Amino acid sequence: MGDEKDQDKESVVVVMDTPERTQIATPLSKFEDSPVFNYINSLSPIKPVKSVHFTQTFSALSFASLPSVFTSPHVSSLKDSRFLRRHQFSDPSKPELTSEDAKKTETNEGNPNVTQNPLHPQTEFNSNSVSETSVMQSNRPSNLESRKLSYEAVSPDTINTSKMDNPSSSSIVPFVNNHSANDRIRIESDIEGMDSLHNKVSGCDWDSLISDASELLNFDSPSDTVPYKGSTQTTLDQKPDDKNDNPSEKHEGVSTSLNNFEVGELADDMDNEVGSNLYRGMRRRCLVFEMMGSRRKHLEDISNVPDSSGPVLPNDNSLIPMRTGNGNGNGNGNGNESSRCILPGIGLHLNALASTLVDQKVVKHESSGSGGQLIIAPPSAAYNSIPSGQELVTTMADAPGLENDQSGVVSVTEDVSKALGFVVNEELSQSSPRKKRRRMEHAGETEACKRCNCKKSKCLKLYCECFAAGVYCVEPCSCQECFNKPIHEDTVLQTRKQIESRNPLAFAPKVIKTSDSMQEDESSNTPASARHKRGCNCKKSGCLKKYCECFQGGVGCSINCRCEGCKNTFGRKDGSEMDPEMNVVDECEGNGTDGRFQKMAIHHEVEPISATPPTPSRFGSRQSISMISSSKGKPPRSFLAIGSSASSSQRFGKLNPFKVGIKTAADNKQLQTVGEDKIPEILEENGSPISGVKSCSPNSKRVSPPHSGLGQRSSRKLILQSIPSFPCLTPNSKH
DNA sequence: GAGTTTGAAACT
DNA sequence: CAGTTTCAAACTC
Repeated sequence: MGDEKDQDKESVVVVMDTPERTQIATPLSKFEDSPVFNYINSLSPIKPVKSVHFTQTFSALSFASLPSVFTSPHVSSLKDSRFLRRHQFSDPSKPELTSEDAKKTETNEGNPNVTQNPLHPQTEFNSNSVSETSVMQSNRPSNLESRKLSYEAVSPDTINTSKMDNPSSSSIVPFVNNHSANDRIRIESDIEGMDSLHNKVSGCDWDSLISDASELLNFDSPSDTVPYKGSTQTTLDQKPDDKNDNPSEKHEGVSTSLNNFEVGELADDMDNEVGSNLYRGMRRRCLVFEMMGSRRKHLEDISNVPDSSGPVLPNDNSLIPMRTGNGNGNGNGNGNESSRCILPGIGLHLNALASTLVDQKVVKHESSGSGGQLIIAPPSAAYNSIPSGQELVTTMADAPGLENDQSGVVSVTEDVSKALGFVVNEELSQSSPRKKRRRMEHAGETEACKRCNCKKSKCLKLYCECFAAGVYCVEPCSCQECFNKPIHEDTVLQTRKQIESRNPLAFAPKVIKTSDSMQEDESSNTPASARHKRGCNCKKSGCLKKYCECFQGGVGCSINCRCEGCKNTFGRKDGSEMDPEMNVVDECEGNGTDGRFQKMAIHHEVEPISATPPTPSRFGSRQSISMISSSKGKPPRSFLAIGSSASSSQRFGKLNPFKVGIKTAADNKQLQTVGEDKIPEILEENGSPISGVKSCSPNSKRVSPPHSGLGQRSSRKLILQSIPSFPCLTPNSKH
């Protein structure tokens, strides 16, 4: 093992030397903590600032505290949490996993090299980081690098280069509790997602990205691909079945790669030799990740043929597709949605994350009832409370039910997470049946990706939800003369800077959960912990409609609010809080908006259920998610962009609790039962309306958060951090 | 889908 | 800081 690993490391090291490495490093945020990571960063002169393009969201660029690219400030903060979560996660996940899966997971843990989530570099990192931390530190660098590469590979460039098998997709699969059938499905979904991604990518500024990526791809893919295949063939135990039609060769490679990942891990444990091969494959796979997309295209055809059992697909989609796009197309609008979202977000950034998150949620539910459920809830919560995707990511990782894949995705999507949060929030926020339906129709678009309809702002003002959320506008957007696109990255960044200069918190999450509040909340259980940074100024809506940002964010009004006739069910400005649940019920009964809340409440209950096993129905998961984030549609925006970075730290704290809850709630049912308690906690942490609902104590809300208002509040120490994060973004813009 | 309402964002 | 305008989402029909 050691020898092979060492070799792998070396190879990885080489990669590191490549300028690309820097980019990769950023995604590694988790690793950042590790000395190795630092060392690598120091070594690499190159900073993949723009390379980050991957992420459509500028947040990633601008925010990336690290090398600009991936490094969303969140990531760094998340790192710790991730590790913790991962460790925790690993344990729970194993039990859930089948014997094979368990083996895989174990191997993964044991082998840092193996990147389970090639698709999502971050996730990979997360997984790796976890494994590494637990297992071997020495390997970290290599893993990281490989992961980075893989991540980059994901970029459109990789797609073009897609010569490699898509280990990434495969990797993703492994994480999830995979059955051969599932893997197939996943692959297919992935492929589809890739296609969509490609398309979207083409739309985006991918040219630059591609150039960068091509280098990376070339760089990584060649070595990786070859070894990988070999490993796959040898190792493919689980699912060689993936289809071996020639056309499917790629497909096979992908599926095999996926299998390999799992197998590889196992093999590592089992056999060093095999493991070594696998590792190589894994690393490369990661790199190949981009390739996945291209392959996926090819595979799509194939995959479609092989099958994709309906039910399974969702899971697959959830895993990766989400990000990339759709995963699958399974049809459901999900596929479309995801694709849409993904495409824009391909970059991985916010949009991608958002989509992925949503998908993940769904997937998780599908894949593992317990894990999925938990995960789902957290993300939504994260969105609500915190803009940063990190929380979501971390939560994802934490969720035991979630498999590495998901976690990986999450991690990757940290930036994306923001976007996801948006999406989720939107979905949730859409609570209004009509819009929800509409959006649902549009699909994941709205959910995964925010959509805007700007006509005069050019999507360069906060009027634009996409821009405000720190994400680039995507296909689904109906905006006119949109400048909020990767092509106009410079403009976007400049504009952001200007806006931030005016208002440093402009891109910060609108709804902030004070870490304090979290703690306080625990005792009080008040959703109040989360509040709108600025407060609302409603005069006619009574803070009972989404016009009210507080309401939209699912948080109660606070002292900061200047609203008139506040009737915010989540908490009135005067301090009298309605019982969130009660309010929800009332509203539901009375108002359409209430309907949202009803859904929310219902979803809470439902989500856990749906989460249970692998119900393919995303809607269930989405709804649940939406419920969580329902009110938060807008907040997510901030999350993605700035907030994510800034709030990440907060998210951490929150995440942890969430994780705990999730873990404890291993069973979806548990979640349900626990639901109120745990979920609320999560929500509270997240600031999700749900939490508010659950938590009755209005006082807590009013007390802790309100005054400071936003980031201003001291309680939101994390928030403050987040604020700085924004600046980071600006730097990126500089790049 | 068009039109209205609403309140945040932007501007003065 | 306050007032006004602009803007796009939310909402209604």
